[in-house]
Amino acid sequence: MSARYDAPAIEARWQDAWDRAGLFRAVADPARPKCYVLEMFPYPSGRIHMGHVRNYTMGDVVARHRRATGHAVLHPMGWDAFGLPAENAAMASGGHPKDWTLANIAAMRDQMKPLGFSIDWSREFATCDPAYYGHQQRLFLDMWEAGLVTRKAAVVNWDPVENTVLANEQVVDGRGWRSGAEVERRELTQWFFRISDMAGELLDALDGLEAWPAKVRLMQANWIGRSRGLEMAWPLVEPSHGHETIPVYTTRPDTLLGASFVGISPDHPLARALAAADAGVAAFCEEARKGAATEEAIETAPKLGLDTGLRVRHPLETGRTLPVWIANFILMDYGTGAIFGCPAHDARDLEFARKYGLPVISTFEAEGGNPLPEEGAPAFVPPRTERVRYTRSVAGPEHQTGADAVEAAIARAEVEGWGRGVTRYRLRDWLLSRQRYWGCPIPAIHCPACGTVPVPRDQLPVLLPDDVTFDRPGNPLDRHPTWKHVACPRCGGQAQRETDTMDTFVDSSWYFARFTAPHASTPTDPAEAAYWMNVDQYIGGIEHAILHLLYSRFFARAMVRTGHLPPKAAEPFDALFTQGMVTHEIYQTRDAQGRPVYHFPEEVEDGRLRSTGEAVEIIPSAKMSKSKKNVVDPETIVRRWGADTARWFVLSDSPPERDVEWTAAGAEAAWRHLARVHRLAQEAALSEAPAVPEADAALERALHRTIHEVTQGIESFGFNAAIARLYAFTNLVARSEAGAEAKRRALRIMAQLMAPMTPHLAEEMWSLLGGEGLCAAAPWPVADPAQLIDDTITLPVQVNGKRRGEITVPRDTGPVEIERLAVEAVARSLDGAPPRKVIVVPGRIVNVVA
RNA sequence: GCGGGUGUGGCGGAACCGGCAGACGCACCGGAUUUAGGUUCCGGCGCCGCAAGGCGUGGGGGUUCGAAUCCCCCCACCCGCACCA
Repeated sequence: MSARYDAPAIEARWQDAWDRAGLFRAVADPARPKCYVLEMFPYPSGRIHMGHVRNYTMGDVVARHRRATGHAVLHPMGWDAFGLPAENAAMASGGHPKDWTLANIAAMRDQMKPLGFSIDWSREFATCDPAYYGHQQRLFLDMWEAGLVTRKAAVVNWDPVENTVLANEQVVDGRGWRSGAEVERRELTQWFFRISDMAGELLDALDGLEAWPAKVRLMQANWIGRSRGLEMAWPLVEPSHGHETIPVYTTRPDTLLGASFVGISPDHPLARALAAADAGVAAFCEEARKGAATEEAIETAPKLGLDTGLRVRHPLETGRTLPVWIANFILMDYGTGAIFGCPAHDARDLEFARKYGLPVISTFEAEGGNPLPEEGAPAFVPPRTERVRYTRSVAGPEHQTGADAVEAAIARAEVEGWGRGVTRYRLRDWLLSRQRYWGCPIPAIHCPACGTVPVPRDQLPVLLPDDVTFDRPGNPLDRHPTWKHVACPRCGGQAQRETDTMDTFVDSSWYFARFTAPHASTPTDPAEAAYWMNVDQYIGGIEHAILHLLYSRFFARAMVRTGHLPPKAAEPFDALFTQGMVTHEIYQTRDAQGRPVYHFPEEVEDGRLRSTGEAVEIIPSAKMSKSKKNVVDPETIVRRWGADTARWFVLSDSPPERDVEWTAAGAEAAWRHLARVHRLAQEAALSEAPAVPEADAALERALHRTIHEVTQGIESFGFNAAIARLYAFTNLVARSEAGAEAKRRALRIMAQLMAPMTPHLAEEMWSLLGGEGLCAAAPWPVADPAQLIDDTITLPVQVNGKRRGEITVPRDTGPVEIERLAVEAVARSLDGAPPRKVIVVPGRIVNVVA
């Protein structure tokens, strides 16, 4: 008598067995290849969601497969535990961020463990552990010493209600995301990591990251934004407020003879000097700055300009002078904050020139000619790789590409001494100060006598004080009665601690390194880091394509320079995979005012509300969101169907990089399949059916093909395809006439193939079918190449590319014989005429050309 | 605006290097068994057509013996960046 598939019982039993065997503890073993599998660690919001389940299941598939192929595997888990939500919760309900965070971590760990991930929990840590952030402070000091940290004035987003700076992403339409207050742009002295010093290096190294998605590499490249151009000074006819020239940066020095004005940013030092001296200029600059506040509106914002009355002399056409304008579309923090305007070859300059009646002068045209901007056509801006004809050339031949002309112009400028070629980057330094409590304190002390000095290393960690209140806005560290008052470590005089804490992106920029030696008394342990680094497979969401991954790349380089990581870890993630989201239908009805009312999936049956029978509107494939109520809770799913069903389903329906839609029917189908496999295993375990040579051999051949295909699927992140092969093989086993021994063997090996996805069921089958020890510890099955080749093959036969028949022949049949059989097989479609040509693709197909 | 991606049955998707389009799953339809089951098992299922056959991978063109796959043009949707000189 066979027992039904009782997933909860099976899963608890095997999780316990793995624990006792200590199977997932990562142990460095120089005799074996290592594999470091990492999924982006979670923020402890309080509950795990299906996105976590999918992310960690993918990592677990890789980790379990690599373990089975003989690797020493490191597969850790931790918590990205600092951040604003904890403070918000404290403000809303009066608790302490630490208590809130630790309770959330405990709750999430409890939800995660029943999923059966092969994680080395002995390495778990949270970034809010003093042990972790203390080492982070140490890294900060080392980086400071190495010149990778700086303090400088910067324009930041200041929320006047909350009394803190906000990150750019926390500013929505120019307002604080929570307070709703209009954000001010304030210039404050802040801490920065000097990531822009590494811009070129970080860009060039992208080429080596072959196992990263091209999309992510491209996004990073665009973000870093390298440009090649010319820096040159435009001499003022009359010096003004101490300025004798206006330095300008341009990527199009080849259009210099088309210049018709020089523009400066409202924040340019010269503009500020002029504004200080003239109320009209000051008013204009004020107005121009305001327009730039909301980023989306920039597109439609009109170009505004003010003629300063100043004039500059053209460096090549010295008889010509150009007006100097202050213009709202010129950014102070790119280039020199000043441009020369060439309206014929720049859409923005043209719009500006037409509005203020400035000249438009073409310097090149298409080789076949083109409508001229000076006659009302749009600005002519062809790709730089396109050859054009220069009518007013700075340097080089008449016909050349824009790129060549730029280089020629730079070369001329350098020879003649009126400019120099420069490479610039869009990437700016990483502002790491936050006027927040729940973050890693910046280990610095401000002394009136000695300036800003580091906290001595033997005084680390600088601990967050526990006795803080959140009843008022602003930074509790700043208003704490005693915490910030300390003696200067240099002169012993009265001094103040830095009360800013670090951006939480710092915490997540080196956790992967800490996992290699989570209990070490230094940030990393050289031997452990040398063994485990790099991360062989990193898995996470595309939303981190730029910030987290770029910061981590910077940090790894910084840690190499400061001796905390070996040189090979400069690029810490060898392979990156970005997985898609888990989506779900949204069910909505309308209230009396026509506003949408959302309903949880469990409130809906057959398109109607269970409670009232009202029909619901269904919106397909939306990202799971609590506010839309289109969520399913992993804990509920696991309790109802089991972890294996949840794991199987999130991998089965879509390729891992794409979104997968969670449906109740799909989950049920997954469960049904696993129950069927379980039933087959039980039947095979008890069966005494005698061997059937032909059927046994056929099953064995299919088994080897399945081993081959599933292995390939797993190794290439084709988890959905691997699962499809396992479905097909299950159907085949169920129908097979093979004897009991052959079926037991087939199902035992199938259990191993399923184990990365459904480890508990695999373990249960393994033990039912006489497997030795634990399935999770068994070596991965290897397909016998001889079994992958059939003795006879079936070739489709086409006539003019359309399938018209097939022939089955011994594998070694010669082409002449195949041709004869093929023509015979499709004779009916040839109407008796002899074929004009026959193409035989060995082992694949035959095409008869009629 | 610039850059990138995607488009295959009613649905999710498969198809290696240009070689049988639609694997596998869902939904649906039929049959068997059980008929109190989260049943189970067998079969069918791209479209048109009684059939023979024809048509079919967003649309149009091309290369090829042969195209979902390569090339050109177009359409739709999604993502990233966005006054970066």
